[in-house]
Amino acid sequence: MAGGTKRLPRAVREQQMLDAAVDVFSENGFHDTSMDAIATRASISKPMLYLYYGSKDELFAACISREGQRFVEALTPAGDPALAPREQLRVALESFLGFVDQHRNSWMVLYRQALSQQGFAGQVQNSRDRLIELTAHLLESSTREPDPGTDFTIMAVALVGAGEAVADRIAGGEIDVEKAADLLENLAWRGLAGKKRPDHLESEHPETGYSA
Amino acid sequence: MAGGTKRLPRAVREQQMLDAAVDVFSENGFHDTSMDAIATRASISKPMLYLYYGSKDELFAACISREGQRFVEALTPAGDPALAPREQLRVALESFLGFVDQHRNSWMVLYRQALSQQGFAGQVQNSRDRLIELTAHLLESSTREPDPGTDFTIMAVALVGAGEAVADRIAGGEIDVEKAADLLENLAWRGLAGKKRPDHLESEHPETGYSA
Amino acid sequence: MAGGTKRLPRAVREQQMLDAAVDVFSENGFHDTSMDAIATRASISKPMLYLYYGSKDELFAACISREGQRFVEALTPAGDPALAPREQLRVALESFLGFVDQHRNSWMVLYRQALSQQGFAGQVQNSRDRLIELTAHLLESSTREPDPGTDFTIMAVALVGAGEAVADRIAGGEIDVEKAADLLENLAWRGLAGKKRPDHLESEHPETGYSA
Amino acid sequence: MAGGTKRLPRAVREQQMLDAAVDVFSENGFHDTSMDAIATRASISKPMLYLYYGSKDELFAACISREGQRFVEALTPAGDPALAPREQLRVALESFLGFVDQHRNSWMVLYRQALSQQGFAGQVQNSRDRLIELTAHLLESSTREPDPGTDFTIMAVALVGAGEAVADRIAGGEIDVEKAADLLENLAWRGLAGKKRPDHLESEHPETGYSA
DNA sequence: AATGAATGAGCTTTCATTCAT
DNA sequence: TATGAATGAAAGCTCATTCAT
Repeated sequence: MAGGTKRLPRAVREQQMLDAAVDVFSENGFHDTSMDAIATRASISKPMLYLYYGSKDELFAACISREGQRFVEALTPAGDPALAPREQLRVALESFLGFVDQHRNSWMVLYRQALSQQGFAGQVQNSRDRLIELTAHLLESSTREPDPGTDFTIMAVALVGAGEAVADRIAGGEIDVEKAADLLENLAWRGLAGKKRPDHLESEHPETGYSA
Repeated sequence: MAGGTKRLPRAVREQQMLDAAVDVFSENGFHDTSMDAIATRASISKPMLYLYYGSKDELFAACISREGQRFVEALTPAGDPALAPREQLRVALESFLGFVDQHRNSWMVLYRQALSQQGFAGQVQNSRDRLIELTAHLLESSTREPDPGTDFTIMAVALVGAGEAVADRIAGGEIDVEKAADLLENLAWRGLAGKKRPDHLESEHPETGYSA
Repeated sequence: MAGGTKRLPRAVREQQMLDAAVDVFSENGFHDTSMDAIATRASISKPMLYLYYGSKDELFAACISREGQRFVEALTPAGDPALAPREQLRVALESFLGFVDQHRNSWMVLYRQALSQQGFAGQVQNSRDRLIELTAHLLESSTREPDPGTDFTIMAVALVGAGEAVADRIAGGEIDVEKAADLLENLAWRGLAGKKRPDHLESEHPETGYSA
Repeated sequence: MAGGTKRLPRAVREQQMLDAAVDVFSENGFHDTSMDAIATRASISKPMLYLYYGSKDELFAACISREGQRFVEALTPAGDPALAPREQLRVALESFLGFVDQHRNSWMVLYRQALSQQGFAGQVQNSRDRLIELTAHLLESSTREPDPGTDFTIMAVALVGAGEAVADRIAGGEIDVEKAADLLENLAWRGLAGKKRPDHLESEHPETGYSA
């Protein structure tokens, strides 16, 4: 009777189910996860899943939604306007990487499952887009005299891509958060803020774009 | 009946099937692609697929293999040792991004499908790892007096991650190759080659690590 | 819809399925029996078969197991040690032949299907071997002064073979149980217990064994 | 090029194919044998099989037919009217068991495959029936003063059944022909020729028939 | 509120069989 | 004569989903 036939309040049951679902989805992937497996993991019966969530797709969407929200919440501290841009960047990086480090299942479900799943990618792309926007804003506000045509969004796309790649290594336990944050901070702070095609100049004085 | 019922030599049919398979896999994903759909797309019968490739898994593996090979071939020009590191980098970036631009299906199958498919990720990860190693080597060889503790591999991970993120935008038709190559070149050339935590120093002379 | 869509307790459904399976297997043979055919015969859907028995092989094994058990149970009375060997033999024969007479499907599935099916023959051969051993023992215990080199096992093999051949005729409705039991009793009681090569003697009086 | 593309006379090809077919059928059973396997074994192409035999069923029938004929031929010496009944029996037994011993594949295909194959059993049953008739005739002709109601056919059925069971052991290499022939000769000569229900007598002296 | 029982629909895979050369 | 190329048809199996209690 692990879990038994207790009557639980709806909110509790919902979380219990989502917890199980996120676990199994992150372990086996969306398609290789059966509703049976989730029900078993949650110690409830299959019809309960359908009663609460309607379908496998909706259940997965609920997972994405909850984990995405947690993800965004984890990044909130970075938005503190009292901090200098560079501090904000550092906080954002540590928040992001720390979240991945401590919620590997969330990360797997959100990024490695949802993004590759026809029909769910868009939903995740929203969270991702907000992260990219945030990053673009940070880059812009910390750049003095930006080159007129600078496209901070695409820079943010690249930076976030780098961040995700590094996050995968963190989720895999291959590197630690501090080291990763250092690397990305450097990358953001120096590599992205420069002019876009300043070959003739920067090859000689590449630092002019960002140094004091 | 586009294609008809002609008898084709084995080699031709093989390519015809792979073409169809790559198309459909890239459109619908591995799991949501049925062998029927591939057979229909290739204008052949399902048993032919099994006769030539044995199973869905093996067919998918064959797709990965062919596209992966093409991918590697596209990057070959970058290995020219006659070029200066920076030139090699530029060529590599343009080759890579150009390939993605002109073979969006290959990119989708290789990266967005294979990497997320349990059992195939490893196969692709190998190619990816080689790309990372190559990048790390490039970074190292273009850095004078590198900081002793510098981990070029993780830098390469980040850079490749950035490249993949940008490549996705190219595959999505959102940006063009030139712009993306500029961005990544800058990123690689300046952002990654410095010391890892040189705040106090490099913010003043960030160029010492790489400029003449 | 003979049977309808009622909800039945597990144990009942199990028997219902096995009944249908034994019927269809005995009619068409293992390979020419489809799971669809069994499901239809049992008035249920195919997934139920898989839910309860896992696979076609396991379903067939379950048939063998149940019918084999019934078969063994039918022979139990013969083991009564209070009976003289000859009585035991008579009871065994009548039990055996009576069972075949009244459970022709069981007989067909067990002997004509299972024994010829690679992978299941062994399972049945075990029961058969036990029957042979039992017969050998019976023969030995009812023989006074057995010839030293007498191989009772091979005798039992022959006798059981004769019994099976006769049983086939009973299952085919060609002869009746009494007649068959008489024949086999005679065969066992007189034909098998003698010396193996008594040429010189019996070739002259071959009739002494049976004539008045 | 084992076999190559030689033009062979029809008769030779036919035997070549049948040899291969009998081999593979006896190894894997009818259903688990594919036309591909037979073609490969015969070193020819599949369409040749169809050209010569029309269908898998017809090919199998041809196997049964050829092997059955050989089987019957092997028994021919036993019909020599110059021999005494007992000699005829001995010859028949040795012919039969010797054939099985030296043509195990034939035996397997004819008895263990064909008999259990819906649609072919009848065809084999013919050969078998002739064997049974022959046996019945031998029994009858060697019995003096047969009991009026004696059914020699069912006796022959039992005896042939015993012979087949013993033959299986020979095919399995468990016993040798001589020993088996001795046993069956004894069985036929003494066990089957008597009255069918001689209870009152033999229950008192059951051993008189065989003890010294 | 909760679940054991049940199924429609679809997928991968395998042949026996035939065509076109 | 001989075969590489091709397929129609069907089988085993799974799963998301629902009904009846």
